[in-house]
Amino acid sequence: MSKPAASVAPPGTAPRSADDVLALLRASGGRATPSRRILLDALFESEGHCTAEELAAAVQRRAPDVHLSTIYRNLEELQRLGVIVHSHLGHGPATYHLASTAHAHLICEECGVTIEAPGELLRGLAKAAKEKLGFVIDPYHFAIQGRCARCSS
Amino acid sequence: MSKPAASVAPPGTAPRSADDVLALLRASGGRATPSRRILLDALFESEGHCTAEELAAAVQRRAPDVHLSTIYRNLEELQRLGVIVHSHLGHGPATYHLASTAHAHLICEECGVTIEAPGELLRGLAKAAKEKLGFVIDPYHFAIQGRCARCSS
DNA sequence: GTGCTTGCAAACGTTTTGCAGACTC
DNA sequence: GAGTCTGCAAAACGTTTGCAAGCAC
Repeated sequence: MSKPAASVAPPGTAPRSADDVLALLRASGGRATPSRRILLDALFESEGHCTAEELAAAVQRRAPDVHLSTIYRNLEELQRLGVIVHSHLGHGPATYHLASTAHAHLICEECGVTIEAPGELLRGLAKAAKEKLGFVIDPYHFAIQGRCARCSS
Repeated sequence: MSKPAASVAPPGTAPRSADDVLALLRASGGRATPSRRILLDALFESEGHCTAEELAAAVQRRAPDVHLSTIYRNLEELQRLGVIVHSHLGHGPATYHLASTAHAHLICEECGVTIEAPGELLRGLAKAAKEKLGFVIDPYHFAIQGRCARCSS
């Protein structure tokens, strides 16, 4: 089971740049290292949906010696701080993105296309689960599977 | 991407016993072997939610030499025939059960409890996804994550 | 100088695969 | 006898961990 984040950025405090996050990191007793700065740059520049491997490749373009395990360790630390989240879009590797851009996904099991779910789509489900079962759904962590319009016809 | 099943049992034709499935298997050019019969017995006797490892243990109680890789190969074949499905309840191994008993799951990310989702809970989401996006959701393959009543309070 | 962070190598757990022999039909 | 299925060993995959050296503060 995932441990609750040690500290989650309160709403309205979302860091807007790599420097913001490095400051946050230092404030929590961590160090601002080159590999962290470059990873953060990659995250802020990306469109989201990056796998650890893709982020490693992006970082290694600028600093070839940064090891994949360092990427994983830093991604974990950034999650602990609430700066980023990861999602499972199906089989295969997890994808990481800034927490501020989190959104639900629909994945076609046939062609693999990823559709960003409009917020309203999940709202009804979230409400019903909360009222009937007291269950608070987290629609971001795992994608919703199915068949897209093209594949289901 | 998962290949479409070569042949899915049409509604109303769901096999009711290991023998039914072995007949189906033979009809599609396969063989009725001891390891397959025992695996099917285990599936029909189980409550569902069995991992490959658990099924292997159940089979090996009766036939100690059946290898885990044989279990995986047979589970794959049974999925191709539409007899069973697998679900991902979160991190960790997939679980397998008869297709006829498929149902959606809610998983608590904190305590790990598994709740079987009432059918009506998903119906609204399925309808909205179909109408707005043409997307046919498959709520069985991946569980819906969140926090149960106890952990979210 | 304290102690957090890194590179490396090796392990992890789940699942898949290549192969030669054994079995079903 | 043709062709499917099996056990075994080994690999694949994404991810985590132990360790000693290196760096930020």
